[in-house]
Amino acid sequence: MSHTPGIRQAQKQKTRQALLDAALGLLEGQSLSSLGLREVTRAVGVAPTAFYRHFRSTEDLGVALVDEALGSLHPLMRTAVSSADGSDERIARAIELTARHVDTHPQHVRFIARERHGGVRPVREAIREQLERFAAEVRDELAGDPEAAGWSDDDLLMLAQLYVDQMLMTASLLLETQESGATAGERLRVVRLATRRLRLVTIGREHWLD
Amino acid sequence: MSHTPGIRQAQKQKTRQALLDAALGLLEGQSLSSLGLREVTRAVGVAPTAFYRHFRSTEDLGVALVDEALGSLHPLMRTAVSSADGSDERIARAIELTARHVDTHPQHVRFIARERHGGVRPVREAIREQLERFAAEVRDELAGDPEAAGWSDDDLLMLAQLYVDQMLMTASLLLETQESGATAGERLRVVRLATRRLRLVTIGREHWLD
DNA sequence: TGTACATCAGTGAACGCGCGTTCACTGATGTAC
DNA sequence: TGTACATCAGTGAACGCGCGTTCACTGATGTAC
Repeated sequence: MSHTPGIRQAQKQKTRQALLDAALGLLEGQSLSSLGLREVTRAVGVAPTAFYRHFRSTEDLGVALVDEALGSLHPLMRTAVSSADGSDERIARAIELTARHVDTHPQHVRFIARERHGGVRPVREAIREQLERFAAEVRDELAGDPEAAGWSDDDLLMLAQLYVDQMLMTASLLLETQESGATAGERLRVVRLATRRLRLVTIGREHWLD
Repeated sequence: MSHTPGIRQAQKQKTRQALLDAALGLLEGQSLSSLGLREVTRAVGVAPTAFYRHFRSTEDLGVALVDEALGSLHPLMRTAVSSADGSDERIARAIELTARHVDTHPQHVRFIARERHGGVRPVREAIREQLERFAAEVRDELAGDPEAAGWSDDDLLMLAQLYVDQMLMTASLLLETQESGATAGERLRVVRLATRRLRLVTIGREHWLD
């Protein structure tokens, strides 16, 4: 082969991933704009200078985290939106999927919610770009639905963005709920609220062309 | 009088306000969790130690900024929501009011959008508390409307939160638009999108009890 | 009104500390023959 | 297969710097009489 995928490359990837994981953990309690390079390497157990073999700065690492975090969100978007378009049961299913994602990837959800409007421009822009791609995909999915007959492309995109935003907001609310040690009752309240929000959007959708 | 409001108090307030203003300016390009005490005092032109006469930490200053920023948002909420409940013209008026607020208080909008999910817990919680108060007020306002007949209190609160969130999201989008030097066309696109989002919510509202 | 004392917002020197970045290095892995 | 050389991920010492916090202080403002 021309470039080896050998032991060296594998070890390098492993260290890189360890840096990403450590950073994600440290970002539970602070923003990316205050994350220090030495904090991250200390958490991994490598010398500070090793950081530069993988990233040029913590900003750079943040952009890599966007890809990782939104990569895990991508399949959720696709499956949840195809569930969310109709009846109450389908809405409930979409929210259940979201809740499960929050349970399995809490750090990803927090990172995206926090840095979407955070203090590091390249990261904000990477998140915006990817969420736009998501919304465009959701629009295309919605366009295949019989309910979409008569809708303009712009209106479908608007609806898609509304779904994506609602999903993120719900995920973020569920995250706060679970990590502030809320009771099952409070959690149920958040779920029921999100359900009714989606229901209202769905009703608006059904009468959009009236 | 028992406690003097004299020259000393006035000067102290002036310095305190200068610290808040300087911090708000510095927060255009970073998050509160990375804001340094010395940065702020340097920007004001006082000794670092003077900071402690007013705040115990930058976190503490952040909480004070929440009151200031949401204080300026409060009247907007009240006037915009009473505009947003009905026809297309009223929706347009609400968005115009929001756009004007973004023009007059861009730093407040950015601060709230950024720190709502930011890395400093006491600040996040202060924002959440105040937004909940806002939503409760909006609900009470909505409850007086004839359209609210037959709505449960919970459903009205859900709608109120949706309006508050939409308003914040629109404000944040408009802010990004204007500071990334977007063209008038791009700005118009954001306004038209926000309009249609609110319209869809309104349509959902009209058919909620069907 | 004048005087003597109390308060307290802001000062400036000093501290120990962790930061990001540089540099020449080491030694395991990869390559050429 | 064996050998000689190249690559390069990770090291560790060193740097200058700005940070948050402490402390005793100053001098204008406030208070009591």
